[in-house]
Amino acid sequence: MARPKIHEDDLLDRLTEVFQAHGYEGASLSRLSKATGLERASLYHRFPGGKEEMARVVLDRAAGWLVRHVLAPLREPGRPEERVARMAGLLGEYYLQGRRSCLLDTLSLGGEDSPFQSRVREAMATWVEAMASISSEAGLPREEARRRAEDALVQIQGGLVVARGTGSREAFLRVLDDLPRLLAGTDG
Amino acid sequence: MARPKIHEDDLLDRLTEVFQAHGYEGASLSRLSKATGLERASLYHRFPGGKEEMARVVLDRAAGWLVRHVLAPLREPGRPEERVARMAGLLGEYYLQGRRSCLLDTLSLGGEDSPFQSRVREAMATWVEAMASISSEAGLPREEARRRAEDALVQIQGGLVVARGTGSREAFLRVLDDLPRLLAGTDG
DNA sequence: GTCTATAGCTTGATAGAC
DNA sequence: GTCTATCAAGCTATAGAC
Repeated sequence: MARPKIHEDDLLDRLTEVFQAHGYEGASLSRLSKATGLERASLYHRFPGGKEEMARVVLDRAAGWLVRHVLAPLREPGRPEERVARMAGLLGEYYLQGRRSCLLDTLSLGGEDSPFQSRVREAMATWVEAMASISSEAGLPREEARRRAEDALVQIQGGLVVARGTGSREAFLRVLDDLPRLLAGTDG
Repeated sequence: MARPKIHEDDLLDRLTEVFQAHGYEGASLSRLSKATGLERASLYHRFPGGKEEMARVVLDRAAGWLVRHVLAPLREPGRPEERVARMAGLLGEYYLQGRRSCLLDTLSLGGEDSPFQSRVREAMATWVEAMASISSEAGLPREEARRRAEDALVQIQGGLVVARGTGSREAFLRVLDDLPRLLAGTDG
């Protein structure tokens, strides 16, 4: 732990990118090694649990990011609409305006047998609840707030899939722009 | 070609399911063999190009389905809203109400180097154009019709991702129910 | 903490019997 | 047209030097 923290963070960033781009099965140790500059054995030294542990750590880290940047705005000052806009801006940065995929998408392949299913489920639930809270605080009835939060997650995820599939990030950016209205607006 | 056509169709159905559930890299020949009941070598007899050809055929077949069930309603009788509802119903069946993932999602991992990138892009473009046409026919200005069609694709794909991730298909079904209003409504 | 070397298994793919 | 047997290459993972 005498190592500079930036080192560890950089490493996790690189690993994250590979899992985002290729999913779990596509993230071979060769790719992970190449992306990090560390040999396979060095990766095993840091992650004795191997590839599965890497994905777990990377996913938990992303979930932590989510809590810090999506849940946090709840306790910050400002109108709900402004806070949602801030969240949208941070999401845009995180996903590089749609150039990166979401781990909750790429690590959820394989269905029931996936070792990450429960983690993905929890992360999505947390995300939805946080957005539902903002929406509720904005004055919307509980049920509608929750519905809108689910729709928001649907649109974010769909925007990323469409961006990856078409190469055009336009629709994803429109989703982000529209988030304040969707979650906190009274006309939508 | 003396074989009953049902055989070939069944085979392609099974292959499709594996690619939907596991993506390209996760669809190992073991899984494809197990799912079809054919040994590896038999699969190679039918698909000399191997796994990549299997995915290509499966993807082209899905694109064909799309043309027949999404483009076709354009030329059928009925109000645009009704025809969109019919498309939504067919999509619900195709994706088993959200229990199945979309090939355009699962085969688009890997980014630029993916051998299916152009196919996925074309399929998504076709899909959007078809929906934009219905929307335009419903009386919406060209630009808005196209925007709504893109949003529709975003919501369909997002609904499937969220269904896979959360295990709850509620949000996806809501997307389908809402499609007629989104594409042909004057209030959304 | 990183490396080289290697083990053992699974992968995608082929040859040839039936 | 399907199979068994087999191949080389890639995979995940480990051992041990430095």
